[in-house]
Amino acid sequence: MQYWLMKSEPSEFSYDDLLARSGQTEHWDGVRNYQARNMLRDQIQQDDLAFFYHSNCAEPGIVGIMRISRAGYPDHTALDPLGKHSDPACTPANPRWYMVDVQPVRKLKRTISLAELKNHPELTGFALLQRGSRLSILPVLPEQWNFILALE
DNA sequence: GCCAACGTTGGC
DNA sequence: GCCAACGTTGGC
Repeated sequence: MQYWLMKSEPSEFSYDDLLARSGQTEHWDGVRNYQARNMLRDQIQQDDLAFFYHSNCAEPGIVGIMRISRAGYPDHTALDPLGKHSDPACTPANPRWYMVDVQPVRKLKRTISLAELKNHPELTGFALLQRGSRLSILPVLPEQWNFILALE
């Protein structure tokens, strides 16, 4: 069992949007960064858990938990020439980009904000807090996962 | 391979 | 909107 943090701008896709579609298959698609792609393709396993993080908004922070319901497979949105995640270099034989499926587990009782996370020395090694970190998918160590949940 | 120009992310 | 910190592109 591994833990992850996955970012989304709530104006694009929020945790409530995920809840509204619970019961349906939700693709975590559109990731177009090679480091994040490698995690989606090679590391993230079915039944891993992930924090849902709201980025680029009034109060950036962790808002919920999701479960990976399907491990990495080709992101077909790259093949749609009219979609905003289109990549002309992709073919079915050479997918280049990958996605996973996710389903909501639960919303946190409150948002655990980025500002709050920064206050805890226990989290100085947390990938989210590293200088210049912009990855939209980050690993979370078990002790970091448990520490953050204990803040709730 | 170098590197300048450009694009993106995301906090503030 | 600003801007730091990356990542990508493409000429050479």
